[in-house]
Amino acid sequence: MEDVAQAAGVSTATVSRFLNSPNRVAKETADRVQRAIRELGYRPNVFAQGLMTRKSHVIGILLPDIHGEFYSELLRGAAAEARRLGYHLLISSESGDGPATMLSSNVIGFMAGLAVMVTEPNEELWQQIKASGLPLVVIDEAIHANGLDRVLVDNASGTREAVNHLLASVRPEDMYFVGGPKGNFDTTERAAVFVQTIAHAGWTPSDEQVRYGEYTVEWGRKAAGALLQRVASRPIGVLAANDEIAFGILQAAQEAHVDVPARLRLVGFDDTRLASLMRPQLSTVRMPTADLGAHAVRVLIDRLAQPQRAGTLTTLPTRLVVRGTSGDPGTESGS
Amino acid sequence: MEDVAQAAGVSTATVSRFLNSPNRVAKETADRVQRAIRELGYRPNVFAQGLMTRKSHVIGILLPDIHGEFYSELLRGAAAEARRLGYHLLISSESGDGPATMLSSNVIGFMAGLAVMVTEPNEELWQQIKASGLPLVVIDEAIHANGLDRVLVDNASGTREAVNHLLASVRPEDMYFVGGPKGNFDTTERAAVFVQTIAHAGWTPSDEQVRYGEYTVEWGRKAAGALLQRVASRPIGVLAANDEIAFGILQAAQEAHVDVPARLRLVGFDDTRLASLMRPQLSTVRMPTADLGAHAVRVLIDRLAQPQRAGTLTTLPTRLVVRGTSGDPGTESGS
DNA sequence: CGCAGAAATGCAAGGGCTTGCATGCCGAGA
DNA sequence: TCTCGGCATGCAAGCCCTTGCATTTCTGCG
Repeated sequence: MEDVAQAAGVSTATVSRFLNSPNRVAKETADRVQRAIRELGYRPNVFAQGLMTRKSHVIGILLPDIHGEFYSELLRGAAAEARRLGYHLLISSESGDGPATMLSSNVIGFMAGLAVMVTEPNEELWQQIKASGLPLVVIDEAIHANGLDRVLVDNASGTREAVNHLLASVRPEDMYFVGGPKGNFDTTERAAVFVQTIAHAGWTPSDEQVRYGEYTVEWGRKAAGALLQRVASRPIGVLAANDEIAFGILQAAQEAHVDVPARLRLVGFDDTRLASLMRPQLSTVRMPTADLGAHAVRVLIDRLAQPQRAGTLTTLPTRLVVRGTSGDPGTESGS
Repeated sequence: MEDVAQAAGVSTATVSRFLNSPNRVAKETADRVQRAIRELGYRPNVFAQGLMTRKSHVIGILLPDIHGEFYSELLRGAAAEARRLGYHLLISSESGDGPATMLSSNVIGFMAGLAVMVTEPNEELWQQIKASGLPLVVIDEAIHANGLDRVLVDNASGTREAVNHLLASVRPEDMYFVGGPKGNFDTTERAAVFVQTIAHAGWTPSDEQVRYGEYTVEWGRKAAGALLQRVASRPIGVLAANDEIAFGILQAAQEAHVDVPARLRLVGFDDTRLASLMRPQLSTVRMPTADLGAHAVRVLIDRLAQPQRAGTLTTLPTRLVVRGTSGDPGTESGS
């Protein structure tokens, strides 16, 4: 920097000002500095900058996992938005590390803030996160504290839409929900709305009608075993808590020669690529996955500038995408 | 830090030494410092540290995209390995940014090194990368320079294996290769070995037998259109340049009621999750995707410690995984 | 032509840490 | 008892910037 200053015939202060508030330096001087910088290939030292300003353009993102359609899409949305706003992402996932290697390491010192998503409620991890003292935004989970910014997905709207859609051709007593892990935030919300919507249609779902497992194809196949036995003269309706599960159910049904959608009407959740890859294509509730990541980042960055606004709650809409597995709307013959 | 020093009754120099070379401080003193640190919740300031040492435990990873099975798996492998070695990953993708926002931004100042993968040969980007002056490792691409560390996948072994496997039940003149983008490194390598292996079997493939397109399901479907017309009394063999393409081909075949594997024998590439999801399950060449990421990170970190060793070339093996689409080995009836 | 106020720039003090060198202490060998 | 090497520790410089304050230069107006 000193060299640049010298080359431009100014002091380092002016160079610094040129970099940080160009309007505070005379145009003519600015040009000289500009040129000197270019010619010398000068790059300010981020460490020194950070040391002075206590700021950085790096934000951390902590996810349960990096892998899989959902997280990678989330990450993509987050990365794109961060980049757009001049920030960069430092990633960390729960799995593979002990819960939070990132948090206990010094890198958190680089971060201006942290976007967090953890699937399982994990008090210890959560304590660590809070202890970091970093500005936080929480993605799609139950945690709830004063002044905490959160970004959620409106599970209710999509679930309700899906259930009602199914109810158009399936009796309430023939409806099933195949969930992910019991206790998981999304599964819990979706199950609740499922039950509530069925109840609204005049039927109280039995425990049989709401099942919990995992977010996997395997669980879908397994759950399908029980379900397929219920298929009789009347078609059954199944809402899966994600597309993976739905895919497992579809495969199992096809292997058992149970026609989908004629005898089993299926709706998934998330609208991952898998949904349009399978045949028939999966009706599913679209999650604004990339938006979720993007929003989280946006809120976080906004919070860095405006700490006093903390406590925001953003809810992103979901909506049903009707495709082949829930019955061609034109062919539906009522219940 | 000063507070810690005071609390422990030592100088800041001792605290620093305790942190960086614990063996240079008396055990008894160490304990006091340790306690003081814990009680005060002291965390060294990374900026100040970086300013002094010119080091950081952050490495950048630049990928063509974050999305999709392949990249997210690569990223996962890289992140896990980085974490294991006490490093953290700063991500950036070509798509969504202008080519290299990351490179032109100051964050590169945080990074100790950079792992790079770019699909399309892109001279301008590559210049920028080199200009960063960062230690580099190149993942799976053609770029080739003196003293550059590279991590590659041994396309040849897997391709050869796959082609020979298909040749066991398909005549060389009935073999087809459906590639990704012409010019893409992997596609080029695989196509070359495909041609070579067929040639070795005594037949020179026509241009018809080697086609280029994209790494997408859609391209697979489209390519299948032409292919399916070739299916006659004898089965044809198809090697797709990735599983996506293979999936498209399989779907198109099924829709056209061309039995797979009886009349079309199909092998994909990458062994993504998609491969075992489809029915019949896809025979495919397994890529050590996560390993690729992990290795890149390992080499890079090794290089930080041992710059003089630069110029390494690591080749990770691929191998054929035989599943349903290439004919049940037990059922194969020769050509 | 002189002066006040604004604009442009320079000066220098840190920001929190690491590390070469100096100091003080100890035990061991003479 | 004296000297000397080695260990543990302290001192203070310096890493490269930013920024409040001081200084200089310029502008416009009386």
